[in-house]
Amino acid sequence: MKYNHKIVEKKWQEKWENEGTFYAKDDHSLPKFYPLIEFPYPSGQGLHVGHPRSYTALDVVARKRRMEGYNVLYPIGWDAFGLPAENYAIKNKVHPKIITEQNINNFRRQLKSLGLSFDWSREVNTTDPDYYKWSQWIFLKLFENDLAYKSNMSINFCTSCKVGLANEEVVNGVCERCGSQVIRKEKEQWMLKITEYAERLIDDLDTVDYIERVKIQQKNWIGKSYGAEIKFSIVDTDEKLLVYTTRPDTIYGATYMVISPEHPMLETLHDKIENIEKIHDYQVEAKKKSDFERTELNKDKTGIKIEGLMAFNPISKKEIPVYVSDYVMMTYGTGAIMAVPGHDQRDYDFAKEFDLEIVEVISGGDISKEAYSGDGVLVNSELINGMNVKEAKEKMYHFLEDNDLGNRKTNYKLRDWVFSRQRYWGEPIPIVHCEKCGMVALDEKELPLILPEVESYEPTEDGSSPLAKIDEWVNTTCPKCGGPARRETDTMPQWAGSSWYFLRYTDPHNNEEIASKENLEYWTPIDWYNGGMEHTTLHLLYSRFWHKFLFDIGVVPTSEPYSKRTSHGMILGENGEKMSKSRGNVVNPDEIVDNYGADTLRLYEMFIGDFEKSVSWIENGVKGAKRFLDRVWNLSKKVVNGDEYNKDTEVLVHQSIKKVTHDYENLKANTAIAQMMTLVNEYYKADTITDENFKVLLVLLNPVAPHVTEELWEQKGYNGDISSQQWPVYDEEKTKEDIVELAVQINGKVRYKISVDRKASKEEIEKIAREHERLDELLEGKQIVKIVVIPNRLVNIVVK
RNA sequence: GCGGGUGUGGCGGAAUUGGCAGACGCACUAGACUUAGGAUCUAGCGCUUUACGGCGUGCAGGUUCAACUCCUGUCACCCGCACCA
Repeated sequence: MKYNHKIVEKKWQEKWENEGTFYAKDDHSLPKFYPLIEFPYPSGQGLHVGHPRSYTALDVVARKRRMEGYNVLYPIGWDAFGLPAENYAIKNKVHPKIITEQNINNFRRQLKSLGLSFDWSREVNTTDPDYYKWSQWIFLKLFENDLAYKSNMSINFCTSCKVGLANEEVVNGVCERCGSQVIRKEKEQWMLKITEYAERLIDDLDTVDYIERVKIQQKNWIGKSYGAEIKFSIVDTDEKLLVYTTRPDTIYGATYMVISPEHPMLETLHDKIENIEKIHDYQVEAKKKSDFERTELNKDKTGIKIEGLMAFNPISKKEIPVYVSDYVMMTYGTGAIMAVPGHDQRDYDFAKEFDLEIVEVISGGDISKEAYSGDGVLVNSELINGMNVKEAKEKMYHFLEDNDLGNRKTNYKLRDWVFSRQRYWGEPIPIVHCEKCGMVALDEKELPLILPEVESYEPTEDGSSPLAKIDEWVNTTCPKCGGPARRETDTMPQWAGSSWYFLRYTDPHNNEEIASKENLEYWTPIDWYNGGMEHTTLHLLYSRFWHKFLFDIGVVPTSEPYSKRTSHGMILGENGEKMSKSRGNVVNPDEIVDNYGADTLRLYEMFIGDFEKSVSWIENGVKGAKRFLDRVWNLSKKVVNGDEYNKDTEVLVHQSIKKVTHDYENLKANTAIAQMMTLVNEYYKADTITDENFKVLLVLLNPVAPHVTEELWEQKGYNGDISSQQWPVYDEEKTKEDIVELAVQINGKVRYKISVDRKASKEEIEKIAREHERLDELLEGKQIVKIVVIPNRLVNIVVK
């Protein structure tokens, strides 16, 4: 009988669904395992073949762990707020809720067709009021703890759509949707103080098992640096200009200063500045530039000298000029720098452009050609001459502190999280603005604050969210004083719902709290979280921040959400390019499931290559996967009764159990599958194989190809379901052959092979190697210098 | 520029962490079975040489009895960040 994947897969999927086979158990006395994949955004395009790659990889581990006796929670949900649904709504005048629901239904159908062992009873949906009630609740807690605040921010603003844009929506300096010019615009935005957690977000990376590149990327993103803040006075004023530098040792080389165009000093010393008109012009120009121009196009330094102001270098005691330039950013450090052209390339470029003095204070480079930032001996620096960079830094820190000229300072590149969007399809921010009381939080009992119906999803003229148009919703009363107040009309970004969803899975239907203490205690932290590298600096960092906050206020029992983090590579089209409609290289998982079956798709994606690397889709490879499953199917005809392994395959069976067991846990399903293929090839060579041989193959293969193995298990009349079997154990002794073949090398080149007992001593091995008939001929009268014997590996005869 | 990564047959990729390079699969070749096969089974398959052999993991050196693996230099490609003082 031929294997019919359509019938078999449907049969087992229905059985699993009806029986809740893979639901997590409430028995908290069992050892738990909580693997997690990043819940998908249910896009209109449906599932991408990339989704099943990581979902299957953890499904394999989840299924294996269940067979090892773990209580496994492998959940799934929908990250369903977001722009595509909103854009669709604007265009087609359909409520985003409706399109989102359709998309979710499609995704659910697709995922179920893959036979993933998700616990479907715990599905969460970020757009469900019962869910976002708790997103709003967390926001209130952040607000209560002074971690949420409103502030003026410069954002990307499309002059035509009149809407704030995320950086990703700005392509080559123009609006992604309409192609109009994008400018910077000041807007009040909600911010979350993630910077307050910068230190802990770095330090606690030492306590978790993340792949190294994730840790490094997070550390770089947070960007901790050690330096000093130093006060420079402005001559003939009371004003002090505070700068941040990581190189206080080079202060004698600071021959000018630069402040950013947004620096407040331009306002406070307005009257003293002789060329204030020209400086205003420059500020306007700088503001017009989008980020794109500021970085990609304009590497050349521009700027303008502030006439009428001179700064005083407190160490060299020299008066130095002050410039305005957009290469200094207001958002980092103090928005002002001491420029050391001899030892900083950016300052060097600027100095060349404006013909400023370049002084060498560290020897070792050639500052007539370029800035020198390496180590060396200090020169032209009275207090610290002759020291190296490290000594000079230490000395300067002390000197600055002792003379009240500055102090040590640690800085971070990380900036606070811009948390508001002027959009409809997001969680409403539960705050009201009262003229008397200011910003007032809604009472917890008022949650969820439901997203109201609107007539049109377009933003308003001034770039506010569509919610601003609904007067009867906006106008409300102040929870504090009862007077008239207006609701906040901004909504939360998509990152909100995804920052804590893994907590909800532990207790998804709880109406009293995020999740019960007991469930959180048992299930968290996540044992294994797999996701894309592109989420390393946003989602992963944001959710760690929220988790730490929830830990601080006693809501969750651990300070880190995820014990382990891995990352998968992308699946590219056959031509090696990213799959996209426009390139016409998209593979639809539905078609693969239909033509070849879910097991084939799963097997193929697990076999395709190194899990962490990108790989191209190859249709022929899919056929190869199918062929292997057919071979397993046909193998059942050779099975004879017997509850022991065939003698001639016993070693290979034990080796296979060992390799598959380890490889599954290390995301190396590709080599595990290769091993099972070898095993199947051997089974084919044997005249017959026993039930025991066949059973072990089925169980090992089950996590990757659950349907076909269940079916074969049943057809053979083996006890129970395969998914409730015990994971096989191997005997280390039995993974080794009694007689091993060793290569004999002469000067590192393999010349012949010998067979020896596995436990043979070095002396015995050497004796056998020397007795070989070809040795004399190969030596050609040369002398043996020494013989290296590595038992179970090889023999190397060194001759001269 | 900074950070991370990758270079192995025609292709995807293995290699127990210094010990027989190319497991396993794809493609290809030959044979078997078939009315038929884009099904199945069996065998072969790095390059080179008639052969013995020689060469071979981006390139050039080095360490070692032994290097895809370690060290130095160098080239190419990919990803992330990007004037962070």
